[in-house]
Amino acid sequence: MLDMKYIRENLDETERRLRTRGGESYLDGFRELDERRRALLKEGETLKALRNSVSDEIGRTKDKSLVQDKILEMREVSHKIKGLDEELNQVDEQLHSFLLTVPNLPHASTPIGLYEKDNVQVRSWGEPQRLPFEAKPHWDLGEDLGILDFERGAKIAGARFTLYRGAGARMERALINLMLDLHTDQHGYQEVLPPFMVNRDSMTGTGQLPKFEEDLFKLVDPDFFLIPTAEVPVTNIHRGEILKKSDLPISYCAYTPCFRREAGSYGKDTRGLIRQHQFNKVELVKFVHPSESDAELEILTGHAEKVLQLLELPYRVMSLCSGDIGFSSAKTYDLEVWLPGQSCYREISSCSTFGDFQARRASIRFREDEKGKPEFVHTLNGSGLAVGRTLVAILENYQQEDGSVLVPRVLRPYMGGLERIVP
RNA sequence: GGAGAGAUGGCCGAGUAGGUCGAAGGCGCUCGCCUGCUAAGCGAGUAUACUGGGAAACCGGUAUCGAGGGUUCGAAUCCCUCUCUCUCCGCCA
Repeated sequence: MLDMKYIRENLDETERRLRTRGGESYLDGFRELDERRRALLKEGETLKALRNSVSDEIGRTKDKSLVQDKILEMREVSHKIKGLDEELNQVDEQLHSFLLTVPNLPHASTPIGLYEKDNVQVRSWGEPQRLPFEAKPHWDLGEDLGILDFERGAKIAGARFTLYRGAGARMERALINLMLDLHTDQHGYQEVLPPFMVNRDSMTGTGQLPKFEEDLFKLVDPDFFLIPTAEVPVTNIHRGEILKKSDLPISYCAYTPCFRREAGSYGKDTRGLIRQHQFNKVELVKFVHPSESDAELEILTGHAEKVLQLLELPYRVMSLCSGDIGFSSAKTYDLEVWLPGQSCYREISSCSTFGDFQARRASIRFREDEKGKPEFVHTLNGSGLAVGRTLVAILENYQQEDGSVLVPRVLRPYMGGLERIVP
């Protein structure tokens, strides 16, 4: 959520910056609602002040017959206050839900542009492999090796679900452990294991709601949602809290499955593991001092990159343009891994800084000094990494001409020493 | 699922025949005094949001005692609904 006062004082500039995301208009109607609200507030509060002082006087008067006329008068005033409050509540509600649908302001360093082609490559690592034989896509490799069973996944649940078997299931688990060990032991994150379902407040805090409900799996009876990313439960760990400055930065990593409806992507990436309703991810989340968030984004992105480097998977880092960053994001780096089976780069991690956008929605604050006003922290997160897509990248990059797949060195201790997956 | 108890400020904890309660007291914390050091002691201060005024320091108003609604001139206190926590019973990985 953007700061209401900031919008009020910088309406045109805010609108201009938001439009770099590509929409038509973002702040139409704000001025009217805001002014209406303040007028109602002023009128109601003046009456309440009157009522308070007169009620006080009535309270101090022993002989109530002396103040009968005042009681009657205040009865009128209270009636009027009630009407004003009702109207104010309506306007408040409108203004609040309006603000909840306004996306974050792009960071000053986010490239301006509307389309994927406007994303900027920041750097790359490793050489995209050119295999000396015809490379297979991972869905063929997975089926031929008997480690990915797409048909059975579809039978058990439906499209976009996969059954992992044997070395495939083992490798998924190995990757999770490798990533968690790296981030906790080497990068200073605390591991957390959060609930995989959350309530509406948590989804609103990180920005999935109210706008993107159709992207979520929702439970019918208790009003719960399956998490689309660990970002949601982990960022909400500190919702409504005032943190100690000395606690910052707070760094969490979490393994969770992620559940996404993928509504609107019918027919896209229907084969293989790329786009699933359920996938595993190790997520990195940070709560930082506002002055540190820019630097922390670089650090966090580096932590995600480290996983790819250890696995010796070639990748590139893209700075997403203003039209391509997410609703809550101010700046996003995507890590794209090279997939020789499909001869393309695919997103495997997305690292974002949200500035104070999520912190304001979720009310996560700290004090600069003991007596200072609470200020909003900055939040960041990034995949470190998407596990299913990492497995895809390994299968395609480590495939051999005979159809077997070598296990990356760093992963072997996590797989009981297995060096090669064979049919 | 059944029965009962509870939810007050950073923490603990008073406060129910409705008014002088944004809320006693204690702890913690901040500043000052005192003080060979430490400890103790003394004094002052110590919630948040919105809003009006002001360049600012700051001053004023309103709201908030789990959340929402009701009664009343007036609600932490009375009534209703909900959420959460705890205890006992049942069920259960």
